[in-house]
Amino acid sequence: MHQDFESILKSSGQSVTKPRRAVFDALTRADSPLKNGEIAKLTPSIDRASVYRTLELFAKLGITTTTIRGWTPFTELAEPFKPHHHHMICERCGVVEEIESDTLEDMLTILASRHHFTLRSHTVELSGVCASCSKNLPQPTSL
Amino acid sequence: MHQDFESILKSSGQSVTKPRRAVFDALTRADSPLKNGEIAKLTPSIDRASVYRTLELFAKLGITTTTIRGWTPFTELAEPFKPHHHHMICERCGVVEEIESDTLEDMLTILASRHHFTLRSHTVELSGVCASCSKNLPQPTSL
DNA sequence: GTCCGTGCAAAGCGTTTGCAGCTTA
DNA sequence: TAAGCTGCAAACGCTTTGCACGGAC
Repeated sequence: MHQDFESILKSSGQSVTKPRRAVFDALTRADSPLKNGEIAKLTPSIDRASVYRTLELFAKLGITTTTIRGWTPFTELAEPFKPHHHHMICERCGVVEEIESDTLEDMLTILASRHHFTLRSHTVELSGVCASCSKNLPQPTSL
Repeated sequence: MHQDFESILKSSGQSVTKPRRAVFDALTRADSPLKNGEIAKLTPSIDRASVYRTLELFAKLGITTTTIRGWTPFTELAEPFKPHHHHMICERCGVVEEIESDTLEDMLTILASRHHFTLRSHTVELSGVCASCSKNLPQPTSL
């Protein structure tokens, strides 16, 4: 795992450094997407600026993917460090489930090629109400 | 169109005000998602704070949807003010094409129900290389 | 006439940047 | 050893908040 991570850095002409290892480790231990600030807190020995520079680099290299909730970006590891997946979020209780579907992936590739694009990455975020919430609150509040 | 917009506000117990009309108009005129700052610039007579409060309200009411590029949120009108669609972005030249597919929509609903979720909203963002860019630069640069 | 929403101004954060010194390759 | 990366610290810009006034219903 770490070997792959370091290989990616090296093959892009980038150095393997303490901050980069620390951020990668923090993302590896996390079981859900993290805010920038959360990543910084998990790597207290690393300067904030380095965390940001590292996250920017990881995004460029495709090591991580970024999604948004509200107006806040969340980062998590991408393939091959984490199985490719998407998110299904309950808007009532906030629970996040991971979703995967080869059929979906195939369809996205086809959709892209219809537009004469070569698909390189994508995000799919679903939002709704989970089973237990819709059972407990059958009448949704308007706001 | 505006009538629908004002109906949504009223039926949620919200007032129809000058800032809300101005932000809605700016979004209506835009042909692509806008950054918060861009919306503020398009509504110079409205205080920034009101623009932010309005955008937050619109998101809650489902009048707008938000996507992210890099770490920057972009807002655009949602249904019924704009046909439901997704984005296909060229990572070389930045061109954005709108994508729609009923089959995709159906599949997402099915996927959600497999996880016992009632799907209420979703975003799909595709990123890749458009036809003209892949013709001009057949060998992608590593960074 | 009430209540909600706005404008104003200030504070609060998250993010970015310049630079000298250290680490990596 | 040379180039790249980090830490530090300051600056920057976006976003949020409190409050008194004004507008919507």
